[in-house]
Amino acid sequence: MYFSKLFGKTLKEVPAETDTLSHQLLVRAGMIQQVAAGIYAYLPLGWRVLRKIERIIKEEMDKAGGQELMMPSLQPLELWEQSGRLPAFGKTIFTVTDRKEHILALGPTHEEIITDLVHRYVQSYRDLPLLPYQIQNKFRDEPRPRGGLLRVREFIMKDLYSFDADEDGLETSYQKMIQAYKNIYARCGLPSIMVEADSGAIGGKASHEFMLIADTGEDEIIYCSECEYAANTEKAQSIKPKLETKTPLPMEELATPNIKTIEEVANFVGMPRNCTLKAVFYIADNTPVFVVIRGDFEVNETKLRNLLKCTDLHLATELEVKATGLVAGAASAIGLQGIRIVADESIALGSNFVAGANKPDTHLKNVNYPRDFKVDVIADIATAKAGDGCPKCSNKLLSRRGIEVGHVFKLGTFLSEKLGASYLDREGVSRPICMGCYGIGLGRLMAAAVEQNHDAKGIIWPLPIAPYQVHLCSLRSDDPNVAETAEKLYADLTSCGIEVLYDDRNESPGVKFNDADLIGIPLRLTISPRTLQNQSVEMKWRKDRDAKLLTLEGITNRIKELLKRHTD
RNA sequence: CGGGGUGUAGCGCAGUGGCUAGCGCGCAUGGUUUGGGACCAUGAGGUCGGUGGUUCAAAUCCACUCACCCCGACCA
Repeated sequence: MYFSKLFGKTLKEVPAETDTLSHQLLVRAGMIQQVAAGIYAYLPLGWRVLRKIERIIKEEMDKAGGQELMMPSLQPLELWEQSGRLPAFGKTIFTVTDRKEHILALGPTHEEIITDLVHRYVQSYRDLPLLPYQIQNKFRDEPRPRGGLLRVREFIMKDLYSFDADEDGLETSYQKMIQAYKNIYARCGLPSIMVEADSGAIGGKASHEFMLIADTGEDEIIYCSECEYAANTEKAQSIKPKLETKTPLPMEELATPNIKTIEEVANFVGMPRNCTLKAVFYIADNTPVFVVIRGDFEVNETKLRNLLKCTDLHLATELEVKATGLVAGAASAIGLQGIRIVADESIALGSNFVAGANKPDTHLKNVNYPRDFKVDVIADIATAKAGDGCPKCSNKLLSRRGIEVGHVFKLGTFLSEKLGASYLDREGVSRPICMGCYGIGLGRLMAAAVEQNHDAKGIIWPLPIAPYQVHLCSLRSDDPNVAETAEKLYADLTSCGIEVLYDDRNESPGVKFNDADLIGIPLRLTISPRTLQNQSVEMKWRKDRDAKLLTLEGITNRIKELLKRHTD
């Protein structure tokens, strides 16, 4: 490709309204362009990256037994009503109305459609297992699109669905997919880790996410310093530090004027936060819930939502708190009635706590569970944090940030039961098909790759997903000698099957090199009057600082070899 | 949806009631330059997000509205 003919331009300045690094770099490099909030166009350079990712994904899916097909984006809403997942997806489903005033959904995911398809074609255990997949645009009306390609409303997703006779079959398919996913990220040149995850609106039992490690990631990963345990904080469990048990003392009232937050309470009584009990009010599907947790922990809303089996969960607003008659800043479970009380198990890991007295400006000392108050449910609803104990081996947990670039779910049979996808087993008994689903967001993977691989000058693409393999620069392209040699090299490399972006513009060296650094093609070749003096080409890896000279003689084959070595 | 912010040329920005709206980058033409974002000259490019109002006069003041960005609840 001639740079001079490329659709897309590099930008010197950081576009306003881009806050995320990958977004800035992808826009500046002329790879993507925003069309509306969470809606993007891919320009030729960006699209090439995406197609490379796509190819790797397809190869791994096919290798794992996947079969590519294509389903429609327009989906009858009736199928969603049948599956019962409409409430869970709620407003994130885009809908369109046809001329007959019939409402259709723009597919946010395809479990409903594929299950409906499968039920028409699968009647016997002999038809299983099946691993159909597609790569297609998905539509989700996210509450807040953000971070460039990291969270958008229309995105390209690879979605594969597994259909097996039973749990064992599902386990086999699940493991196959996990291996395929590991292969995909490795082949893209992107180090990833797999973590335990919550299954959210998709539903189902077990689920794992694949994370690219990046400081800018919006997910927090909790992992063990010693064993293999790793989980998204949404899901992570931990052994909470237990405090020394003291003899329970009699409860005492304590005047605490204008002392409201846990921080203030702890400072006021001169004790650490873990000697206090924190009260948090939630509204779960329109019902108030009172949550108690030890002061040094945070409520994990995902765990709480799962425990309460509710779809909507939010912190109570000031108005909603007032309506319950609770005293904000001094509330506690002691003597509390008429509201559901949910506690984290941490309230039992300590004694003589300081808690609210349900009276303004008053707290209670020496509160002990279960002596002084009762709860309706006690469970693990705390956010695990670095420093806690590993649930598997009790060693110290650590944390780091990551970007979710893939998610796999064991769905089980709840969807196939709802949608009537069943088969006859060997004994002629009808059974629901056991399902799994497996997704990768291609655009997010591309953005995450940039978050993970860049420097102050621009992007540094891993070779397997770079838009081109070689960036060829000619300096003084008005010099016929330079132009001819560069043209010939471009033609030779291209005819060898090497992908070359040839910067044929007659620009100054600074302009060309800065553009090359910004775009981030892994290997840069430069031809100039200076290199031609000794019949050579300058070669520089994007990730390296220094360049070296190679003689022109037999250059094509040597570059080919070099690229091959770096791809394998 | 709650909180904060921004809309002026392709991009980044300036312009607090006054006459013809400006700067840098980019773009076009010509010339001089050329190993890390060169320079000179000339030039093209604007319904100042939209609607309504106040005023002799509005990019500027007021109201409404739309769009986009950021922080929180959701996800590939």
